[in-house]
Amino acid sequence: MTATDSTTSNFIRAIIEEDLRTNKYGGRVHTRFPPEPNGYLHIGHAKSICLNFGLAADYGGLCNLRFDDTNPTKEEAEYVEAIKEDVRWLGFDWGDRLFYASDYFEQLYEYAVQLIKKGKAYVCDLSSEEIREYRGTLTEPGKDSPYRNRSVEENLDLFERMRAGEFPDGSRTLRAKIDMAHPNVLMRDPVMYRIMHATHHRTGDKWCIYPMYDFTHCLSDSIERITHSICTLEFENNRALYDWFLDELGVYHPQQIEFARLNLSYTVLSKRKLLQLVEQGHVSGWDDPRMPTLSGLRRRGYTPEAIRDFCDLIGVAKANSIVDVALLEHCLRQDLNKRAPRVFGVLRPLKVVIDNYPEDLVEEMECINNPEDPGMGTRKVPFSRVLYIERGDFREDPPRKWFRLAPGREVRLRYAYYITCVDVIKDERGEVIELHCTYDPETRGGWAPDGRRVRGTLHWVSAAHALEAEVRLYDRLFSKPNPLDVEEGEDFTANLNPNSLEILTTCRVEPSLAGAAPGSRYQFERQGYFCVDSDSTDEKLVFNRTVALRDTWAKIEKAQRKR
RNA sequence: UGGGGGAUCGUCUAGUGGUAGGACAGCGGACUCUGGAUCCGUAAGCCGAGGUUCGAAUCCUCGUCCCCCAGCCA
Repeated sequence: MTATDSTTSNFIRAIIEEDLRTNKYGGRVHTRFPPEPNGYLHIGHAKSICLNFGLAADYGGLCNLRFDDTNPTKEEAEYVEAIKEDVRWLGFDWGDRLFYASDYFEQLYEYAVQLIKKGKAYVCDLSSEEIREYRGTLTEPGKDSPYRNRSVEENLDLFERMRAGEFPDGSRTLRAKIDMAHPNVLMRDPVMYRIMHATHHRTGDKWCIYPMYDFTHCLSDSIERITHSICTLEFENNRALYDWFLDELGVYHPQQIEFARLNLSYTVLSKRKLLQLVEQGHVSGWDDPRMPTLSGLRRRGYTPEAIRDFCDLIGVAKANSIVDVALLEHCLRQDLNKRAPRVFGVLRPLKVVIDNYPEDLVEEMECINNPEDPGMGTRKVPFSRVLYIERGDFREDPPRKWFRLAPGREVRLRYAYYITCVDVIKDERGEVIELHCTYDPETRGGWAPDGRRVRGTLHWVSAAHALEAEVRLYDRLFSKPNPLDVEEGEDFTANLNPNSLEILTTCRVEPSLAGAAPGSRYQFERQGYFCVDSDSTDEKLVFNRTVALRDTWAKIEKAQRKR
């Protein structure tokens, strides 16, 4: 079994393959991704999207995009558009199969009438509090509603008048007549319709009664002739109810399969909590680059390919789990390594003067755009007497195994020259503000004709030619692997990482970056992958650090410190 | 204490009666004009106890632990 094969097997595929083998659905595979348009999609939804669209693609089937828009008070057209954009960006195509549960409202009403006529549904006048009381508890049975045995005629009349708007919100419901003593509380005469005088984002004021999710969802899947209704674990209990509706109505019956939703370390993935982060201003919005939303990840610089690869790698199972966010970052780096052009960007500049370099000479150094892909060619980067290097690449008193610059040490400036540090200038506070170096003219391009080697290679920019830029450094939003792990009385925001955003305003980048378009991604050599933010302008470049490069030296130093 | 699910390296995940495999993370090494990338190596797991069997992660029994359900949310 190859590496790629190892991830392609899961229990859902096994079921589908068995169904195909037994011709259960006439060889069809038809899935759907059914979001509620009440918020933005996040990486957890990506798992579901990749699963549903991926399965359809792999088995020659179809996948619908359907909005489960049954609650007008929570849903908005804005979310519909954002969701469509995110699914498209992720790389999936629903063709002409864009649906809305609200498209089926009339049909659903007819189904409800059918159940009433069958004596399987009734109009109940109990308040929501009373319904709760009558429902019983997990261990005690409920009791029948006093309205449970209304005649079919009365139920029909009342339900029609509910639709006609004769009754105020909350005054009545339509309930399925199942069993108030059922061990599964969802089967204790669940509400099918509620009265809501609310404007729906698509049907406007046409309706003042709205079907509940449980009634709507299974029948929508049935109407769309979905073969495999894939959903998350928390709906396992609902399946009995779906089966009941489908069987009582005698309609096409899809097969529901539940899988474990994605959890990510150092991340929260619940719409409610993400909304809280936005509303309380812990982040700048749904597309804050620290958010696990698809819009946030996109702005951060994530590629759809990396996210899809991640979704493949994590697999699909029924056991709750928490995936290490490091795996997501791995997928990202792997993708970006192949495609991101390399450039020089100095985040924390330290001035370097090459004492023996001619005052007004400017050389164009030829630099490789991507060592992983020679086809991406080369570019010229100007070099001159005054440069900036990374402050962190110089140590006055270097530790063991330090390959970088230090007094008297020789290093290579990548694609340029070997330089040796000859003097260190400090300000009155003792802070190093400038380095003086000499260069070896024989080493142009970065090679020494005498074969002498240096261990360290630094990136640099020419002070006179570099562009100023702002760089936003992101770290994990939460400082605990499980952000929900809090002290009594605190909520998850107590685990917010105070250092999740660091803004650097004095960065210098090579001139080829002039006019870089928002969304374009680069590797700043030796540092990480960066993406031009939507705030960026021609006057002021703004970059987001998508993810840092793996930093072996940081690891060594950390180990040294421990010792 | 009702019902529905689930337990395999640190993490995620294969396996469906026949040598427990992969990925990430870790560790070690090689190579390198990115301490990047790449390559090689390495450690690490079947929730527990019984049983069936020549042979059990897999089948049976009894336990343990974890998750979900009492919205007119989805």
